[in-house]
Amino acid sequence: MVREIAKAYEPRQIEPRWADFWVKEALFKADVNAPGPVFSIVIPPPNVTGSLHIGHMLEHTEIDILTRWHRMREYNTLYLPGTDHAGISTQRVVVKHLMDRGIDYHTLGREEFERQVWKWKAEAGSEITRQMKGIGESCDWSREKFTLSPEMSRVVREVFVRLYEEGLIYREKRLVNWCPVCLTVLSDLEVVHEERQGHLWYIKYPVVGTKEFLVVATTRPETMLGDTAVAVNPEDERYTHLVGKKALLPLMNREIPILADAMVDHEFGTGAVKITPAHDPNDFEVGRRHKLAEIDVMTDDGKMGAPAGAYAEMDRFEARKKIVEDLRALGLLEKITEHTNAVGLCERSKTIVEPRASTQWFCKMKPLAEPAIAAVERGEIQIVPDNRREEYFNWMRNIRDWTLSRQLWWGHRIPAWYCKENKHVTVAREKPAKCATCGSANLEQDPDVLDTWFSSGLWPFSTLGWPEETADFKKYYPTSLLITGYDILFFWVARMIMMGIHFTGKVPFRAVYLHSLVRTGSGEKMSKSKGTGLDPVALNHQYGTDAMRFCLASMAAPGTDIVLSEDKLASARNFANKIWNAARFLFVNLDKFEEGGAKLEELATPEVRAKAPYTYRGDVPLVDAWMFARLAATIELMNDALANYRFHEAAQGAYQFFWGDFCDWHIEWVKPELQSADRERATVAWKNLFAAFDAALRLLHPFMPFLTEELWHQLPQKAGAKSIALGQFPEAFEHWKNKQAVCEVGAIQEVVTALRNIRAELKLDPKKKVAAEFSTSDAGIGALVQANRGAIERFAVLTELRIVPRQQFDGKSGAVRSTAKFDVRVAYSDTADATAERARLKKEIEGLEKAIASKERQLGDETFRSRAPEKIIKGLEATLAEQRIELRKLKDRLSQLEKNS
RNA sequence: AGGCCCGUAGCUCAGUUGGUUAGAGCGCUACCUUGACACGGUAGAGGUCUGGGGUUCGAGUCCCCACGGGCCUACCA
Repeated sequence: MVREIAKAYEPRQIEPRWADFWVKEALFKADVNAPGPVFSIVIPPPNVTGSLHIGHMLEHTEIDILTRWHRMREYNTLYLPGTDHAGISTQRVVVKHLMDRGIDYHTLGREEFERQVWKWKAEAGSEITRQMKGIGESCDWSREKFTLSPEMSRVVREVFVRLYEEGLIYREKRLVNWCPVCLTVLSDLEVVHEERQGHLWYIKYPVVGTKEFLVVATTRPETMLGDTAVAVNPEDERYTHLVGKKALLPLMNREIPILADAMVDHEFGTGAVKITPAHDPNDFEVGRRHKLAEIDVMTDDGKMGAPAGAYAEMDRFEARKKIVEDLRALGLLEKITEHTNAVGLCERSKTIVEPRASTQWFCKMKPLAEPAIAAVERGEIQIVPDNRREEYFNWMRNIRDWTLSRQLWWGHRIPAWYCKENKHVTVAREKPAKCATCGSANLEQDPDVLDTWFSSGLWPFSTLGWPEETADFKKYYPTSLLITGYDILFFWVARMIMMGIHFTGKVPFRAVYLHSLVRTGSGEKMSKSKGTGLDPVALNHQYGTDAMRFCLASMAAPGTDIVLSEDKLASARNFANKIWNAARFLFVNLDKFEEGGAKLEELATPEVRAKAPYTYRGDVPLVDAWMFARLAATIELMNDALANYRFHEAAQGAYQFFWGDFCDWHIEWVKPELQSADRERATVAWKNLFAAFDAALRLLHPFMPFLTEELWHQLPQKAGAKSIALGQFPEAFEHWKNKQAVCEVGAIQEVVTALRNIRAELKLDPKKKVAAEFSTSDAGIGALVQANRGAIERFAVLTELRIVPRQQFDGKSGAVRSTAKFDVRVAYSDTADATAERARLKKEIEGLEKAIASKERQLGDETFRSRAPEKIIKGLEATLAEQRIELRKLKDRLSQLEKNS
């Protein structure tokens, strides 16, 4: 049978086929009744309106690698997918979309707007999940969830009501962060701080009944319109005589008290502070202590409001300029100094956030945080890399209450109703018939929705059916692992831990792996909005999804950000191509072999492969034994690396094995065997080769699912076996391990490399066969080389490798390479470049002499001998002995060359 | 202000408890279109680990200081 296999790997030909196949066959549907230990993982739900960016690509690659790896090791595996309703971003997207069509969303009204968003979701909201399928994520799509589905909403209401009943959720007027563009309050975490060069304006407040002025310094002069006091430190003697008097607030001509409060720092500014309780967190506290009025001088959209008097309707920054001008005109501006301070920006709109006093819903965090801290302290949740633990503790120990409400239409509406008569609050799971306090039937639901992260915080258990004790919940909760970016450690991870423990009594996951961020060449975080992102979908198309996955994995060292470039992708694609061509080699040559009557079904069925390695005349051929030993070592390395989230190590191990061992040495070595006239010899070679290849495919599958699936289907498989993904991850069998074979092949590789090195030095035509001599004082190596002479002759392109006794080894002519254990020589009559050879020898001698000297010094040191472990000393001594032999040979050689010239 | 991380070959990065001449990929040099693969093969050059001090028999690895870069947390008006 002649197999068709393309000359180069063409991912576009095969990826869509397998992506469809995996979904259609529902291959990754979890079964609660399946045996085996459980591995469950929930996806960090991406924004439903979003599309796959490079950060997702990394995150999802890591999740899928671990998922597939566990599944292949026969865990009962669940990878639960889903999306997030992403309140603010989604609302912004749809608002803009409507605006593009000339529609102001306000005019639609709340219900119609929500309908529009659901419509938008139905049209555009499956983009990301479609892309996830395209990159081969092995999710259980039958369990896909959406944070705003009726099912999830029920859980959100349940949690809200319980927290309210426990007194952990409350509604209060407090100082909050207001975004004048998004028109909503934000939590502290949604405010990003940026150092900016600003000013300190020193303003003179006349003291009533005196000719004195009290000078205050401020960074935001426009807030003075809302001042209701001036404060000084009670211990500040400069001002004690003024405490109790009144100041006349300039521009407003309002008399405000001068009071003493310990919060004031006499070092800063003038030591006197204007107090604006409605616009500054500190001032708010002072205001509460002294029962001051809270005057909000702004409007929701960042303009000055009616209480700002003459400045009403001005933009807040225009008002600032105008106020400064007016103060200067009145002679009340003492001075202006440069001042850098960290301004708070809205994470999404990047506008300056306005601190305002406002009535909102809050969640008390301290009682929730304590058990969450303890769980991590006790190691019930492992945080990887562990230096993030400190960040977690630090934040959790200083946690502040969480502003839950958002002035949006898209999200989980707060389940609180107010009676119109008395404004009593009724919090309930479903719309109540009457006010819980006064019985009024005239109820209105709170218009606000909950912070999106509130529903995300419930994700690990809400998706598994909580509060019901469903089969899924019982089987898959707590989940095994969470993989997400460290940038949302507080936003999301910490909150899930708190909510999970509080409501289920168990941690939501056993471990958190915080992956790196992907950066651009210039070190910035890749961002679509800045146009600095690489588009993974386009790159997958160009290089292949397997290449992308492998590339990201091979760079994903814990705790290190990734700088991705097309160079690296190309290198990963080359690897995919290498695998493809190794397969091509197998099948093309098998066609020839089959002409002699053999069949793939006799050489490579699963049953045949399972019994490898095969022997020839009683022994496993050396290179085959070596191959399986290398396989076993690689499997152990990969298992260990993946168990510790060291994706890069696992990927590099697979790379080194497949390319460096399997292709460069094993395939090359057995080429003649495969077509040997000795059918038995050939059959053994083929069987071992296929068994190793099959194991290699399974080893690579978690990283490169498409390519390996495609090639796996070309090998005979068990009846009914649908996918390599459901096959077994290779096992490092004890009988595969073989130290001796590893040593022996290593020695032969050294001999071959030495001979090739000579050839390159002599600039011999790669096809020109030459004669060579080999000599050793080690009988073991002598026998080994003798037994594998054919292979060496082929690898080094020799007419003949003569093995000669040491006394007869001609070190005087031709080109020589020596190690401590052996010498090789290529007879070569033309004048070699003796100058270059001498330079090379000198350099090597120099290096060796340095190494020898440092070892002699160490070994001669009595303190070293008494304190260093025996193993180290023995090792040093052995190496030293070898290096001395090598040095002597090099020196002999050099002096001969010098004599000849 | 507090905390964390990084500085290793031209580039991007590995280097697990301190231990024998510090590794990889890309790039570079030379030779080679050989029947799996030029998205390839073979051989090779290239770093003393930012600088300084210390601990130790021994430091890229631990400690201190400096310089350079990045990140997080924080209500100094």
